Amino acid sequence: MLTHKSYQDSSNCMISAPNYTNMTSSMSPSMSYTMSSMSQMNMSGYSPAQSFTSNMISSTGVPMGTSVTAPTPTGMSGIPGSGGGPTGGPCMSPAAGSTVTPLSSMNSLNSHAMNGMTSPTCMGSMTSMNGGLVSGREFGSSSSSEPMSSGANALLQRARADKSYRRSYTHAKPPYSYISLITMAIQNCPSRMLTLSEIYQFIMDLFPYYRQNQQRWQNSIRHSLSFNDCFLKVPRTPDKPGKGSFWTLHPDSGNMFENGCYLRRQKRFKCDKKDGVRQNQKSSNSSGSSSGNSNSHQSMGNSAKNNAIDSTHNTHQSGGGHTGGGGVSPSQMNGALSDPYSHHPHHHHLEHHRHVNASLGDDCAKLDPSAHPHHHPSQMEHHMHAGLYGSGTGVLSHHQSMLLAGQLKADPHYSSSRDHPFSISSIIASENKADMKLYEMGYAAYPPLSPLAPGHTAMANDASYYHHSSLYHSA
DNA sequence: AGGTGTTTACGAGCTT
DNA sequence: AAGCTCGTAAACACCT
Ligand SMILES: [Mg+2]
Repeated sequence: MLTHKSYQDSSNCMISAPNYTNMTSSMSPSMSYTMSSMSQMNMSGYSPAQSFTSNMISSTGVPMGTSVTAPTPTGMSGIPGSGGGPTGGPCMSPAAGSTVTPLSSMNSLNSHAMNGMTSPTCMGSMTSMNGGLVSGREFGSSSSSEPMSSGANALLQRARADKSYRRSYTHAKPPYSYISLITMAIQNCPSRMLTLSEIYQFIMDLFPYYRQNQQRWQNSIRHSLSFNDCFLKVPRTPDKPGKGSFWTLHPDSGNMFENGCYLRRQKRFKCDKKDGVRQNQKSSNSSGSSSGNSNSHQSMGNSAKNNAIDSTHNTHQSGGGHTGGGGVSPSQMNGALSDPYSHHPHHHHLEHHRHVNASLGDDCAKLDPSAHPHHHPSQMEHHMHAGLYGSGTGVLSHHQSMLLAGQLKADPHYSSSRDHPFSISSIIASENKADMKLYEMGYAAYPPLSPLAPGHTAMANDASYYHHSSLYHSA
């Protein structure tokens, strides 16, 4: 069962002891993305290479329970300071070597937005730097991990010894946007629905960096969930008491990271729900499309509601209307997202889904819990975490496996994810693997919380680095 | 009271 | 320069 490990936020107390609360169960999963120490690089911009390797994923596709954790480069700054300046810090990049990157799942529908880009160029680039060592991830991941030639071995050792490497990267900010992280969490869950706290947990388990300053990033996560149309709230059923609702991905969101950039999507998924009506009402149709256009930046100027158009027209984040509530029903989710056998969603999911919930609130659609006979959220909770977390054993139960597998296949989000190199599941799986190794090598032993300077809560914003990296832009 | 969700506002950095 | 996406901070409304 899911162990909710509690990581105390040590934001302030750096020095003292580690607070990783339970060491016993210590297995926490974590991914290791690569870390290239780009510290010094200047990304002037180029970074041509594309090193990523796409596939690494083994066949499994299913992240199984192993647990691992991903180190983040830490070095110093860890958490973004408040307003701080640009500073920078270490960064890691997913992708590079053979490892992975999360998310993906392609979905048919989104073809639109992409103009021709096909390959994820985004990532990779950092290779060049790091002197010889290739991309960071090398160590663990190299595909052939184990048997390395002596030469390679030597190299590796050298690398490890290398200060830059050695620096603990464990707590640097992972190169994924919150949207990416949330997506990863949700996709990793068989039921494809997670509560807020489970999302938090997933992130902390995977990335030590986020065991700190929880308040800060958690607020951002909440903001992301509410603000982005790609995340939908699924209310709990009565029989399933509990704290908040469940969160899931909008069926039409497709693979938002197709281009391989996990820090910045090319286009943000916007549900055009009929804006005009926002409120509740069904109405309409609109069918729109998902991508659409959107222009909404945050902030609405003021005027309250203008007319209908809303959501799309203003600048800066705007939300819109009111809440209203609503949510998507689990059943629908199944249909659209995961239901394995029964209806298969061809491409109409779009509409299909849309109607159903007529009650859209702000998001395009919200699912309503009522329907859905089998599969209540409650049950889902059980299944959750089958992937990464879950059984301490690391082994999924038959049931879980089935579930997971079924979902992977059926879910449009996933449909091809299994084989797709960038699929989230793939990524997670691979990352885990890689990490495991690191772990074993003693590499990743990040002591929980590296001591940051007392009082210094972070100054630099690692993000700045990412921005320069290919992770940030696409082609 | 504390966890959840929504919404505004702004700033940073990238893309057009 | 304008437009976007993303990260933060914060004020609030609601529940539990
Ligand atoms: Mg939302």
